[in-house]
Amino acid sequence: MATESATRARAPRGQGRARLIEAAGDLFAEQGVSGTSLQSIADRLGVTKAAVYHQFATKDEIVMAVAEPVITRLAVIADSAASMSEENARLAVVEGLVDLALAERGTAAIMRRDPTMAQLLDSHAPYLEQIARIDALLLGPDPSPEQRIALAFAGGGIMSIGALPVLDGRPEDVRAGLVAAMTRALTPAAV
Amino acid sequence: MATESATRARAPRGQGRARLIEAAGDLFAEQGVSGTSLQSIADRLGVTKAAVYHQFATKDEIVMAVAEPVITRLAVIADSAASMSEENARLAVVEGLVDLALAERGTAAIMRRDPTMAQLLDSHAPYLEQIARIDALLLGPDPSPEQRIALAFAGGGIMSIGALPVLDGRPEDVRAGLVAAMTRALTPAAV
DNA sequence: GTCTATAGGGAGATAGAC
DNA sequence: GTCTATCTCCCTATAGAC
Repeated sequence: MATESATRARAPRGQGRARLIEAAGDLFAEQGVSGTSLQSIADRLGVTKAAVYHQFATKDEIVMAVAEPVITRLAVIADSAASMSEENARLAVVEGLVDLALAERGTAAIMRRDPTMAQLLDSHAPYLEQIARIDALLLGPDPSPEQRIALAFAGGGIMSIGALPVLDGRPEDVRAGLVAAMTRALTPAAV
Repeated sequence: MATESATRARAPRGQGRARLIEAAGDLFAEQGVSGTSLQSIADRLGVTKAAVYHQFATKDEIVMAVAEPVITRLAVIADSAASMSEENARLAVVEGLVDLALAERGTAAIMRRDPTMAQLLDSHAPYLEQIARIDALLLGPDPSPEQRIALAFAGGGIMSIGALPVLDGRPEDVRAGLVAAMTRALTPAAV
């Protein structure tokens, strides 16, 4: 990745890898990680398994590569909200998560849904770290048990919507509806 | 199941089957359906694969047997709410779903989460029917787009909580917190 | 109702040519 | 960077004895 010979490459650097990650993510979303073979990923790309193994040493590496962009977006959300007031931060995080769930529909959903993916992420410090930051921003200081319960509920809800066929309606309406629903869920009557 | 010979059975009728369903459900929740082999189910029961095949002809049959109790509970929820006023019905359904999600933690979660399970249920009329009834009860007549979006969000949230480690706190507090959070999520500001 | 044994296929992964 | 070929293992499922 550092030095590349000056020969023109038919497939520009990293493009094959990016295509592979995209195809794998789609298949993971459709069939789950365990239900997706390297052969089926290769088939979708029109290459052989060996070509896949040229880019990734193991299947787990592919799984983590699929998850990585989402983890990065989580970090961006937390970063940009870190300097806000508590109230503004919460709204910004909710909006960020909704946008993330809508943009990375499939991937965001399987990260919370797929057992294999979840098991890998459970021992992946960068992911746990960002989740902890997001949770802290949504809960604020000294959260009540009710707030923690509401967060568990809302977190599952937002990350699951990508698994649904498609929400009808104008995108901006869907976004606004989700932001409103999640905000309501996270706001106990008595604060 | 109809006529059984009068000989006393060491393992009462259906007990082996019930144990198998329970073990399978636990493993499905931990590793996903695709990630769970019949061998691992047999191992957990301390028997061989062939013994498993004596009770179920295919793996899909086991998957459906695991899902069946949840579908039955969905039907019970919808039945008991059918004769209520619109307002009472909605609360009853929310409470029923929360109780279901808490009681059948693992199973309820994988029915919405696991890709293999979801694919099987997608062509299983009894499941689709009960989901449609539940949705109709929660939405009421002439639902707005906002309400539909909120339902998609809330449905994913409630069915996902079983996948979390465990919600701390007294069970009745957890239940009340979830009922409240889901009710808030489902109740648009402007109705 | 449980066992041993095995068929038949697909999985992840590796070696080495081009 | 892609290929063919192959290894080893595990999968679902079946056959038939006890």
